[in-house]
Amino acid sequence: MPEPLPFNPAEVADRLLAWYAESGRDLPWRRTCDPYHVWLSEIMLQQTTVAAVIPYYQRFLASFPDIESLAAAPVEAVIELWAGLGYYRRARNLHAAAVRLVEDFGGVFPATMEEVLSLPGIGRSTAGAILSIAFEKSAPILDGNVRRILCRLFALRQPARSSAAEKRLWRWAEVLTPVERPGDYAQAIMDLGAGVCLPRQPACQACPLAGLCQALRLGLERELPVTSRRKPVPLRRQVALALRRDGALLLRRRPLTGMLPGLWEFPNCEPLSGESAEQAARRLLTELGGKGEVAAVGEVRHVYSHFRLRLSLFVAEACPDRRIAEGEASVWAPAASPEYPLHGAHRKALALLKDWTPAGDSGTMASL
DNA sequence: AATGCGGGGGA
DNA sequence: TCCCCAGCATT
Repeated sequence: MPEPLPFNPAEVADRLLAWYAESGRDLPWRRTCDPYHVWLSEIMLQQTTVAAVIPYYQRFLASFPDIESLAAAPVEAVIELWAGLGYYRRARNLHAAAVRLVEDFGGVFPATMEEVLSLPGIGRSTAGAILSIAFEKSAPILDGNVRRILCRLFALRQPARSSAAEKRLWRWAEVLTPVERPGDYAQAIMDLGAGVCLPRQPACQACPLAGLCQALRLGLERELPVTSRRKPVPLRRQVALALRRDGALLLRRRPLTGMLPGLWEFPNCEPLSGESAEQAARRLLTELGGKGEVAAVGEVRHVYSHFRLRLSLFVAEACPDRRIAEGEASVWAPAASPEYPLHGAHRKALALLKDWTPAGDSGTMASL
């Protein structure tokens, strides 16, 4: 028994499509319906804002203009282009999916829900976005923006992430997705969430759905969606060492498996119990075969999904008469070499180092 | 400092 | 069905 709706569902699509024609954004991936472009943009946009994605999207397509070139590339080259965007599993899934597209689908992006869903990194919502935008198939999406809009439109008082709520939300998303112009509808509802139906300050006076919105009618638009409190994330401390030699810095490469795969960073460690940050930095220096003093540069704060990081950066000169191991995972690099992409926290550390002037010395680091 | 977001994979 | 995951913009 379908639950009764508080309004005619066709009304929602009509209003949204009219609004989108006036107020929709002009974005690079909207100038095409190439499924590869749509897919790439949807993956990049997961957990990431439009402004951050645009330069990455353009650089990515310049390097990998089609599925074949992406599939043929080594996964490290893909990670390199992703460096700084975060959630690197997305890049690995993207590459793995491209390989499968070439192997199993002749390099042609499939157009059925079952096939699209079978690709790594694509779940129900992303599949719906690709099918509607690239193939004009009426497939629902339920990303964060749409979830917030539907919670308000239907005045859903259940916790929005509960499985009961998810079922109802998907059902509503299906009912509202039109048969005509599902691609424009998908873009329209995502735009509405990004620009009007905002999490804290919904701009209801500018909303084409205001006349239908049950939360607004009940004065609940700022209370919904109902979210559960997030548990506090732990703080971790680490120490990193910028070891200099002839204007170059020692960088190490992380393994290709696990966290931040294949990205570069300064040698680093966690202080042992009872050890100060400076003692840990000296220990790092010794382990690397250097000697002499370390100087404190400063502290970087970085937030990850599940912990906060406080990174203390030290700098030291490499001793010229000692050989410091250089190998595949360890290199002397001029600062900011694009071929040695640093992950986020260590990008911040490098920025700190560039701005830093050692006491009693002027401008040495400016050459970095 | 708190909040919000997508999806896969394993327990 | 839950938990976990090496970001970042916004407020």
